Amino acid sequence: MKVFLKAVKEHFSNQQIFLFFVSEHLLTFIMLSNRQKQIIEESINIIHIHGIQGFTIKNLSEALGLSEAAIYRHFKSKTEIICTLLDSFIEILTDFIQLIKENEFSPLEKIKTIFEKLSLIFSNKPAYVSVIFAEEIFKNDKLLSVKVNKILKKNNETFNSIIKEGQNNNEITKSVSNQELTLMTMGAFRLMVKNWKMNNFSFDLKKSSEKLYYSIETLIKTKDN
Amino acid sequence: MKVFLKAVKEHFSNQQIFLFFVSEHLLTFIMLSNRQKQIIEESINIIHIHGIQGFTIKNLSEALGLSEAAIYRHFKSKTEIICTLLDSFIEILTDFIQLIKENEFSPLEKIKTIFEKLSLIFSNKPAYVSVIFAEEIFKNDKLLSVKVNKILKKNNETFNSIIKEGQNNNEITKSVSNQELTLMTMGAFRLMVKNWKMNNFSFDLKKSSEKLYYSIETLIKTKDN
DNA sequence: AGGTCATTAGTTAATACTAACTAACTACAA
DNA sequence: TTGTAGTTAGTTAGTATTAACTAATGACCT
Repeated sequence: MKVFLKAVKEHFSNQQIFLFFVSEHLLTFIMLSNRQKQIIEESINIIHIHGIQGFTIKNLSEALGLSEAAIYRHFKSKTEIICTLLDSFIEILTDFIQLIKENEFSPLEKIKTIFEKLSLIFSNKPAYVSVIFAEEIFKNDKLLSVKVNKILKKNNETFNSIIKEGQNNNEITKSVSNQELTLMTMGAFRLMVKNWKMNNFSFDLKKSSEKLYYSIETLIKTKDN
Repeated sequence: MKVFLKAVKEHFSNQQIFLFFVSEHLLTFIMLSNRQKQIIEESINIIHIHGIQGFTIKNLSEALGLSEAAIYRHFKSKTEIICTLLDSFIEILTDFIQLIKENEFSPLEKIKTIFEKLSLIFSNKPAYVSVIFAEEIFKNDKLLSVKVNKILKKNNETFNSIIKEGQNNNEITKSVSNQELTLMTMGAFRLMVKNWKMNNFSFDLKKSSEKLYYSIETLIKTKDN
């Protein structure tokens, strides 16, 4: 995967690479059979619609038009399904962050890009929101909750380092420490997405996201004298 | 309750009234028997520690040192327990918000007060965080998810109106619209609490909360010329 | 004696998962 | 080209366990 991505980067622009992540099938790169991908996608859908309590092997198999036993041909347990699901998110996120960090944008441009791309992904697949933004739902299993916390922590660190970079090169205000700026930037984005979900995805997330970015920029960008 | 609160307000300062809410037993005012209160408190604890998946009648009764059947003497169903739990939160929150709105503080002072009081409540009873901040967890039941969304919406509206008030009287910047300021203020607070939880409540929430408030103030307070 | 609060011992339905089996395909030697 | 062996992906019909919930009963206090 890492090697492949490197090869991809040599032939395409950053903009084009982003399209890989945003494309209809987010799980393209993971080493899974078609049936496994289908099971994962359907699992995300079920969690999205019915919550974890509604995520049962019976519901899953019915949604796929298979018998319950058939699921176990492709995953050895329910936990393995959730694990795979989370791992694929972690992997995609890791590469996404890597791409953002490495490119030549300024820190504010990076934040803008993150807002743009994430709101695009969520607009295309609202079901992902339910899984990524619900840190509580896999609390049952220690292994799973660790994985979910990892996602949150990773995002935190990414914003933190981007903002620190911005403060160092005088693009972002130093009147407030980077930890608090991270809370405000990331927290605002998360709450916006949560509100969007609560309103049944009825408003245009991409537009709201853009508006939010410019508001944040207004407040945290260093003023020219 | 409303009448009672009004009577209380005539005899005590705002500061003292807050202590009612912050006191050990948040559920004091709700019309519940002692056993019922105990069941609700224990339910919150279980959800806090084991998640909703671990919130079963068996676990609950064991934690209380009762038989499973005994629970049904006090609540007619599991759903009724959760309903009561959420209703008590909604009631407390409603009165809390009312108190904030009515007092003579300036908008920024109001926000500061909310940060202070909420971080105090959560510090005393971290279990409450898991319930209030986990909008996903009761998704199973339509009635319950409506209740939880109501809490989020109410908080949203409160911040919105406080910030609008601040913009009208020139205490808060108008360079950014109040909806975005709400996202940043409330979103930052929520994310801080979530991080606190993720770090096993190990840092001092009250201190972090104070620091966050002053950071927000720095960014959104109208500059004197 | 009656009300309150608990118990024990169940029920029913749902859960994750398994055993035993099979149709359809694939690889490849005769 | 065809017979054979093995694989893949599915089936039906179960298992043990656990969930929420209930009926019948007992103990204690006033």
